[in-house]
Amino acid sequence: MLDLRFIRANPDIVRKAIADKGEKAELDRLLELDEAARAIIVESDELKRQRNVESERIATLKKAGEDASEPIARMREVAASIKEYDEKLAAMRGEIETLALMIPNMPHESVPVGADEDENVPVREWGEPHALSDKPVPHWEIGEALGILNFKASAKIAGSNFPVFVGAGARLERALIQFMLDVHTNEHGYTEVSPPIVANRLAVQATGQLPKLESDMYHIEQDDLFLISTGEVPLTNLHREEIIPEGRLPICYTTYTPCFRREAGSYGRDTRGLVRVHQFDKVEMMKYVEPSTSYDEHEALTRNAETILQRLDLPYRLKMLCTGDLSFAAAKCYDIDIWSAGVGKWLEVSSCSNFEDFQARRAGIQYKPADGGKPRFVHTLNGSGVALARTVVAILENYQTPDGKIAIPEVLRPYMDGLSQIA
RNA sequence: GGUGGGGUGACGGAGUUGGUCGAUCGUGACGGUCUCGAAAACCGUUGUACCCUCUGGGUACCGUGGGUUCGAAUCCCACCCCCACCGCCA
Repeated sequence: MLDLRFIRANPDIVRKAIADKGEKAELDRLLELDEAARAIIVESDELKRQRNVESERIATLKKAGEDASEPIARMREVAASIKEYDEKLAAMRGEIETLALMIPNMPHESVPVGADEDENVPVREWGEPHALSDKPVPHWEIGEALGILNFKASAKIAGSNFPVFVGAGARLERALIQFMLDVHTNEHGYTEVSPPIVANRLAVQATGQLPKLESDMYHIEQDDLFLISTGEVPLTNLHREEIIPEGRLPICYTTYTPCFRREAGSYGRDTRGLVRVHQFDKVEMMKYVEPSTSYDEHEALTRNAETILQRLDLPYRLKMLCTGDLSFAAAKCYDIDIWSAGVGKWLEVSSCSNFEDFQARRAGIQYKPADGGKPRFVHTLNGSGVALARTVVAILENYQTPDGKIAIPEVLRPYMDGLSQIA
């Protein structure tokens, strides 16, 4: 959420940002309501002031044993007006809050203006597609042939597009998780967290998935809880409504969690195999930082994600998202895609974003400056480090051999009892 | 799920026969005295948000939301969370 005062003072800048991001928000209605609400505050504050003064007088009169029925009768009417104003104000504030939550974050000045993903800007590439096989077989074919992926069984358990990993496939999944967590904790300085994978409404609202993406989330009605769509949700809410001493910043967390996405409305698009699924594993990185450092930290976090892919020797490309492809809450974002030889497509496996203080304001995450100044909002950043299902796709398709086997990336072998290939 | 206890300012902890309570006190933090310096001691300062006709004035906030009242941290109702014990269970 943006600072309402900022919106009030810079409506045109905000309007442009909304347009650049391709979002819809009722900015004019918001500004109108904001002004009307402030007019009501003036009225009701004045009445409350009168009430306070008179109440004190009534107390004095009563103590002196004098008659106070006249001011009491008068204040009875004032109290009724106050109630009216307050009810009107509460309704307006509710609407203001709703509208303000629909205003997206401002893109950073370094972000190119563009309509959609076609206008994203390539930043760098790394690695070459492997040439282990001339004609790579799509991962769903080789995966089923080797008995490590079972796409039919999921229908019996939950429905389509919930992948089932079996045997060496499950082991590969577990090895990847452990490898990534080890690199981030041992080499990149992140603290590992194992959080709940459900979150309440307030928590999901803080990170920005709600209210906009409610239809994309699994919801447990009985307890009004949501299955998390990303580890970002628990990690960002770890310090909700807290004031952190500046000396503790930056705080860096990493976590492995399953991620759940309904993918409403995306049927028919990339739906084969593991490319677009309702549940996938992900190792997430997250930082709470002092604002002036956030763009440097953003670069570092992105490099942390790249390190994983380099160690796995998976070719990737990194691009900066243009305004139109930037998510609702982000100010700047790099996406990392890996090459799927079997599908013949680049697949997004990491999205590294700087949210500046957008999430922090929603979540009430502040820091106390070392110089003793007033608490300020931290900047939050996060990135996948990296998403598992699509990484498995890339491994199965990049590491397959001409005789239909899968070589295990070197760095994963220690996590798989030295296994060098899946046959 | 049941019973009991509790949620107050950065923290600890008062205050519940409604009326100078935004809230005693202690700790911490900040400034000062003292000191070569530090500690100790002593003195002082120290919540947040919002509004306005803004070197000032005002309003709100004692878990959350309602209610009673001229007036509520204090009374009533609902909900949430925490702690303890019981039940159930991995």
